[in-house]
Amino acid sequence: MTQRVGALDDEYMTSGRPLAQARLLWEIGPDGAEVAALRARLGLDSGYLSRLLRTLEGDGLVTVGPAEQVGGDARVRVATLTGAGRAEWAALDERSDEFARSILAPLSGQRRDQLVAAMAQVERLLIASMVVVEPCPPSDPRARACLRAYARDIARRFDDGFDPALSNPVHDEELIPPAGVFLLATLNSKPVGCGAVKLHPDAPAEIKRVWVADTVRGLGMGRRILSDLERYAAERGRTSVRLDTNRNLTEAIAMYHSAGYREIEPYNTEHFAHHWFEKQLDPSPS
Amino acid sequence: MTQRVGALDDEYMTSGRPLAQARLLWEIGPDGAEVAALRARLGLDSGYLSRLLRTLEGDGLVTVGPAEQVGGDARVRVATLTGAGRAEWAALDERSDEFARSILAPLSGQRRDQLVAAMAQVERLLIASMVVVEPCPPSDPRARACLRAYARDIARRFDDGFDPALSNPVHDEELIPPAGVFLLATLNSKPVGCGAVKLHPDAPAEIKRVWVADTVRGLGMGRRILSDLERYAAERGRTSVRLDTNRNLTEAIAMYHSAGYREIEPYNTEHFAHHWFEKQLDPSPS
DNA sequence: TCACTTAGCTGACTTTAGTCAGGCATCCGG
DNA sequence: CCGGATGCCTGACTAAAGTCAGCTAAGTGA
Repeated sequence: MTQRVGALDDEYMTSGRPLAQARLLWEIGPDGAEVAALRARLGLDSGYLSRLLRTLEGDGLVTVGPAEQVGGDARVRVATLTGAGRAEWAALDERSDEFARSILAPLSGQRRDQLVAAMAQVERLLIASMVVVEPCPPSDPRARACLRAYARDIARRFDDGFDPALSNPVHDEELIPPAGVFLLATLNSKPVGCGAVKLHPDAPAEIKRVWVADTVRGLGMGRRILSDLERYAAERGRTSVRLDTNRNLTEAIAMYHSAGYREIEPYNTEHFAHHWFEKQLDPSPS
Repeated sequence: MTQRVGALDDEYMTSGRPLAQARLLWEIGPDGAEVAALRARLGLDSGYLSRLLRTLEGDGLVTVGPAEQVGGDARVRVATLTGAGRAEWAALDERSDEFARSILAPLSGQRRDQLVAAMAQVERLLIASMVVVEPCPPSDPRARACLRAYARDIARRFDDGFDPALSNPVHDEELIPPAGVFLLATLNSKPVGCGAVKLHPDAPAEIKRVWVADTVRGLGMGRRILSDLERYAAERGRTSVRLDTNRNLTEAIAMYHSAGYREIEPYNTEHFAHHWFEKQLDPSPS
């Protein structure tokens, strides 16, 4: 059972140590962590965190020293567990396992599997609901990372790879309002998906570059990005959108169908496209 | 959406009121609650709870008075919400709904249903894991309540009802160690199931009165009670158990089959029985 | 009836969690 | 190389959460 069922929640699993200290110890983890990262993850006041670290240091569980990295910011400090700290960390880990076991123990094998599966499902869906989709300049490093990942993915899936030089180009300025928009999907501010739409003056809006990271695939992110792009176009008075796609992207094609797109004649000469789709947009209520 | 997704958890949904006060207010609820019950449910110190109640009383949200019940213990006191208290309780309720909505909002209809279903499943299985099965004298009022419910249930399901006078009797003393045992299943100390086994001196042990309340049906409770009864018999050196059942109890029959019982010739003259089962027990490791 | 328990209460206390202001060293853009 | 921002720190403070001992009134069992 690798699935962690209960998080480090209640005081009764923190071995007499105050909850805040235990959480901090847990977050530092065997690999150590930068003080700033801890502050962000736990949402603590700078002064308070400093004091907590001094306490753990006083108990001999933690050492706080300058970052190893040469040429790095000499102000940032890194908290690391000592031997005793590692031992206590392991004890917390054990306790949380034990708690999970105590919940699973009274259940039969079948129910146990059901519970683990249902909790995993809940976790995935909660993750999906934590993803934020918002406009972002295509020049942003996170956007660039998405576009690189997009190119890598389709190169792997297209029959003869993907050569950007043969494909119709998309310029950054076409994806910046008011010409269009680039949407970035982030989970805890890490990029996990993207999509863009170009607003042509006298042609339907055109959707490009819809991509979703493996880690959040199957959670409806593609559909969400797509509908956000459609909404963007509709709010700016466009009455239809279209897009082209490659025959090997079968899930994408299925998604376009189920999202109300219908196949149309080619409207461009994109080298890598085999299917062209169009969708009529409901006028925006605004 | 009637399903409550998030509990009253974080401070950020308690409207400026300290967490402990908000939780207490929530637990009192529109119907009021006895002080002792609140103490048990929230796990609070008697003095601390008293003080919290005085605070809420001072804010005009709660009144604490003697129990209404005539002839009851004049020491127990009951906390009730005032009009203002009810309003604040409703606000908490609204906040928790709002929180649930904020989680569900980014999900598509389909994912939303999946999430609600998965959380309901988790909740049911966690409830199942909170059920405690333990020996109990058959004269205990909770045991009596189970046995009455058992008789009521089978009377409804047997073709010609159920008349205890026509059935082979089971006497209390046969279900008290060392002659046998009565197991009671409780959820938050409320009875939700039972089962018994008689240890005959020179015949296989005999399982009787296995019953599970509607509220926890479908969660494997019957199987758990059954296997606890088998274990009891095995630990006392019995090598097989048998039981009889009515043809209308189809789920029970299916459960006996899947638990390793095989049908045998009648071993008694029980008026309401149509099937007789036996199972060989593995010798107890102890 | 008398010792004993129980339900709730009060006062005095401690620990935990967190805020706020300010300080020092370092870094960064002009 | 200067002014302002940033990362981490300390000291002083507060509110919330919880503990402990002891009290009174009501119930209980012999």
